[in-house]
Amino acid sequence: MRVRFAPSPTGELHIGNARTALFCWLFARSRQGCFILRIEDTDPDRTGKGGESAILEGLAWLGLEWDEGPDRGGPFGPYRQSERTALYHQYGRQILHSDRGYPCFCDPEALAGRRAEAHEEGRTPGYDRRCRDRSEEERRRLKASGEPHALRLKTPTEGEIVVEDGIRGTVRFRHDELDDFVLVRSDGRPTYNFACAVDDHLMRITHVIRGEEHLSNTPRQLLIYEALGFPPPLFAHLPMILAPDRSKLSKRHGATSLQEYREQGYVPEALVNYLTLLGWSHPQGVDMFSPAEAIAHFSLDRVSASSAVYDDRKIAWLNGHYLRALPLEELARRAHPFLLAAGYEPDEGRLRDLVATVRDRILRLSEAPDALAYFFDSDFPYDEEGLARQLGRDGLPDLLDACRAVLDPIPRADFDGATVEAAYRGLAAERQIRAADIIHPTRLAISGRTAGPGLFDIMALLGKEETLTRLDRFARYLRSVGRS
RNA sequence: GGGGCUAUGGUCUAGGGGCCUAGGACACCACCCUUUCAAGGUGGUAACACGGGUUCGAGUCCCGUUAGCCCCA
Repeated sequence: MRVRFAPSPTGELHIGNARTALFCWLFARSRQGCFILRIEDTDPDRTGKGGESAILEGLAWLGLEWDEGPDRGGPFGPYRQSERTALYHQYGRQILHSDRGYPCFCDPEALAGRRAEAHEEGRTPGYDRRCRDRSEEERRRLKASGEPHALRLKTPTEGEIVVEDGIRGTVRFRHDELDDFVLVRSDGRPTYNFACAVDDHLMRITHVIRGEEHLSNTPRQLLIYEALGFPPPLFAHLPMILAPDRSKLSKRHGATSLQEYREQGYVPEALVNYLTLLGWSHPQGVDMFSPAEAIAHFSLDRVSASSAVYDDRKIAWLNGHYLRALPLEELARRAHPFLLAAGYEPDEGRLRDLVATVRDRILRLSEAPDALAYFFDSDFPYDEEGLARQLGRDGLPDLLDACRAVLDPIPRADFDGATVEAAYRGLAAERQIRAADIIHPTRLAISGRTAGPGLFDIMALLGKEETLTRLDRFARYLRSVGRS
């Protein structure tokens, strides 16, 4: 069993393509099959700079290792279509010799004109087959005169072709809906359908699993298989992934490439899990699972046929879940580059402790720098609402002094969460006030915020000196604005 | 314009004739926990696009309509 993923090297791995790759991979692995990567780079418009490496890196990041591909070779290479031109020409000649196709000398521009005309008159805009019945002699003469020509397939004019789709069942297309489409362009480049059919056959692909946008191409490819005498593979067309407004997912909807998700701090575990859920469901209704678990249960008949809307909130939630499940060391390691990018340079041990305080509070790694900002930078503003609330309290500066006084005797080495908490609760009891009455102003004083990790954890992590400094600074600030 | 695919709460989905007073997850709301915010726990609001058939019985099968998407481009 051999399954292939055949992207164009556009310079990014689109989230929809990543999902296609994932399903191909899940299917192949679930059946002990081969997962093959082929680069469809015959169209210069769809070939971006560094396009191929973005694809390879994206797949590798997701953990979808392939068995054959452009970078690692394999028995049925080459794995880039641009390196297979001779093959397409060879099979083009076979089509010609077996009289299943013919050279077309029509000028592409004239053809476009005729197509537009047909469209305006409300006729089917297919090719009018005017080169189909030229005599052998005429063809020789035109070729001899150097007239450029494309290769077209002779499609039957009657009957129908049936696609047995692994997800949608039987789909029928009438032959007269298909025109004599081009296989090889006059400049020698194969069309998508032709290259695809030739390659899938030569690479011994048994299952073609791809996006639904290719369902309408399938009858054409089937016709090519027939003309060449190739046994066709099994087809399965995956549902599309749509934007929240049910339109095609595009840049204006936010992130569309895997790289962008990576930069936003999504972890591959979450992406793989989420993408698997987009169109497939676990037989037991489980919605959080490892790739191994998905492989164990994967099958095409649990793949939905209807398109799915991409939901940012659900993947964010899943990402948060995976973040929390990561061992602290690992989480710290993954958060590190995001902190560096923000200009923070924590050492390893400290980062571990810092990350521990925010891992329940972030959904993406990119949120870590902001969540931890006050640990790295003491120059922060006080949250406006929080400040307004504290400003309304009498005697706050003195109370902060009392806090300071109760912390001061604690030796620096003993300045841990439990000790600090005991001191604070002791103070609250002594003054007969709620602990919250000193906790809230202290939080504002040392972090500038009203929300965040447990206060005593923050204090311990900040250390005795910094905590006292910030407490003093806040008391001074309050007095400077006229509070006492 | 033609052809194709699809249609269960806001979103992802379970469901493949009676097990459905339609289940789960995200989101949302409430409560609990709690120094705050989260996380976690408990509970709740919310759906079979519409119209015809088939059948004793339809979310499930068939046809049509509508809508969305794809292909021809």
